[in-house]
Amino acid sequence: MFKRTHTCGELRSNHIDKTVSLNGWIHTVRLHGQVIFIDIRDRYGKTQLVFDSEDYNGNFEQVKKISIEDVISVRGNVRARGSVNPELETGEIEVAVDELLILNETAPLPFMINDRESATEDFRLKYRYLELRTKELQYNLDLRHRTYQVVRKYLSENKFIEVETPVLMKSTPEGARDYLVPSRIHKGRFYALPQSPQTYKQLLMVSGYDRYFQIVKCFRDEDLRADRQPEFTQIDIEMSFIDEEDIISYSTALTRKVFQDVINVELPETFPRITYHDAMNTYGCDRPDLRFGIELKDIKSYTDQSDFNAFKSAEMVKAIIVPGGSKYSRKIIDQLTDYVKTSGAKGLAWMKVQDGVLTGGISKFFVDHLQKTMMVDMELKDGDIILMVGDNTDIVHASLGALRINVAKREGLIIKGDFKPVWVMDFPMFEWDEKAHRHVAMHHPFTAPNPKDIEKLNSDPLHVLSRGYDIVINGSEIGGGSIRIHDTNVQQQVFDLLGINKEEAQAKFGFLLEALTYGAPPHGGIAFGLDRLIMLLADTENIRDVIAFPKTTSAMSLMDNSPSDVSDEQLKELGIALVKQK
RNA sequence: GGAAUCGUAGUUCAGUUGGUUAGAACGCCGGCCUGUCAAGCCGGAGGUCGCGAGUUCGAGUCUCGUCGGUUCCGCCA
Repeated sequence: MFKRTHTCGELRSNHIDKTVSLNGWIHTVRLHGQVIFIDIRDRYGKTQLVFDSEDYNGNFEQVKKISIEDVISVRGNVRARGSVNPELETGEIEVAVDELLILNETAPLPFMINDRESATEDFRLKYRYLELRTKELQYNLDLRHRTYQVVRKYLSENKFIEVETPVLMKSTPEGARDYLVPSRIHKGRFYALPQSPQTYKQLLMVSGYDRYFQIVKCFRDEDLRADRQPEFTQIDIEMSFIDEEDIISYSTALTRKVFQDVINVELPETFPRITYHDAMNTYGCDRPDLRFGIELKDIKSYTDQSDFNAFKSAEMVKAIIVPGGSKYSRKIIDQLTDYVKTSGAKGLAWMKVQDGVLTGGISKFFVDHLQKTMMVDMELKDGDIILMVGDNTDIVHASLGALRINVAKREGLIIKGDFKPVWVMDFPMFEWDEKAHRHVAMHHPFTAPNPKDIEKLNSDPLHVLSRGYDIVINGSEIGGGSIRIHDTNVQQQVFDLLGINKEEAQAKFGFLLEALTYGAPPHGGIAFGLDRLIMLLADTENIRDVIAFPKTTSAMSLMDNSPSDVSDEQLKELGIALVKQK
């Protein structure tokens, strides 16, 4: 091997007449009989090599045999090109090769490296190390790398200290399913992989590390989505002697810094805030996409006056108005109807606005003066379509919340490169779980209740607001956190409400409860979903595009075929017996 | 746990109401070619139609099951 003097993206016209060595992969071969052009590639770029049979002293027949993705090492002279290639950063020059070494000849490739679309995803995942040679993934991983650096630099400069917490920890009730790790030394007992380092970071506050952060892997054994992997990365932050405003101001500044330094986008100095209540009512969703309008409107007062009886018994009736939607054909409306049905809606009612009147769909159930009132109140315009769902609150919000995003995409209302951050505040502390028949924490059991609501903890727990906050950008929840409970008694009260009795609380969280008795400072924090943040920076809808070795929707790694069977000896050593599945 | 959708040369896809020898492009192999840059031109090889049953004289095509990919609902404190 000739040790490289330059990378494949480095050479410019000021290098002309220099003798250089390059190492890399064959990107393309253009064979013209007596002259051969080869683009050599590494992660820095591409450079054209030329082999001329009249000048090349080596074995020209060997050069002819070179094929795409072979690894080579060359030495030669930089010279100006006859015709410049403006597509290439190194397009002003080429390297006339004197010596060639083929370092590794590639086997026939399962798919084409220069085109990510040339193979289906399962194939690319099986050969992920090849897909990682593509420009897009190399760019995305570079974004990710630069984000780590910006985060570490910003937080370090602000006196945050990076502390590693255990990956083998105690399994906790509540929240996501844990990934369990059997203990060999203590047969029959298990560690869990952290869903987040939540308890550890709170203990670090008790220990006096008043500004902590960590870029840390977290694990949740739940079903996957386009933006969810079983193992993912958080930027975990916790601070002492602070309130919500401190966390929000540092987090806003950190987010702005990342967007500025990584993709050169300037976000507003402060991010707008919305309450959970308003977000649900206006957008049907606790992570609203504010890049477009199409707000949910409560229309129950109108439908109750109409002759359309299907909505009379509905708990809630809401509508979205799509400008220009009156062009929708029966077929498109059917598609939208099927779409809202996936969120539990029984159907999708509609009316079009044409020539100043409501027409089609269920419009015949609305008498003239009612139509006029609606036109004025809702500021309806010719060309609009009203899409309506009546059902219980959850279904109305879920279905119309999803539909507004669907139609916004359909209508091209989402502008590329537009970022609309928002803080969502004032979450309820608890939700009622119908199946389990008990209260569950909306955020997590360590979230502090709003002091104003503290007396309602016993009388009216579902109306207690928490001191939690989420940061949302473009409909993606990229972070969330809270001010924590730092008082043992309040913590015990919350556990009671969650149906975790004293014994269980002691067994599961005794260490934390006890720690809170030894001088626990007021504290709070936030965790950013790093992968989702990178998705925004990389402008991709899929989390697999920002993770080097991701898993499939069924949590498999197609590359190494995990999870896989283990030997009987391994199981025996752990004291584990498998139950035969039928 | 549920729903939708996809699975055909190495790869991406086409394949008619079920009917003769399953096609194309790219890649691969061989040949020609001294200025290309997705090089070009000529030729060739390459298929258990995911897997398993069933219906039928006959299945890539229809039915059922199963495995795998993707997306969504449930789930994700």
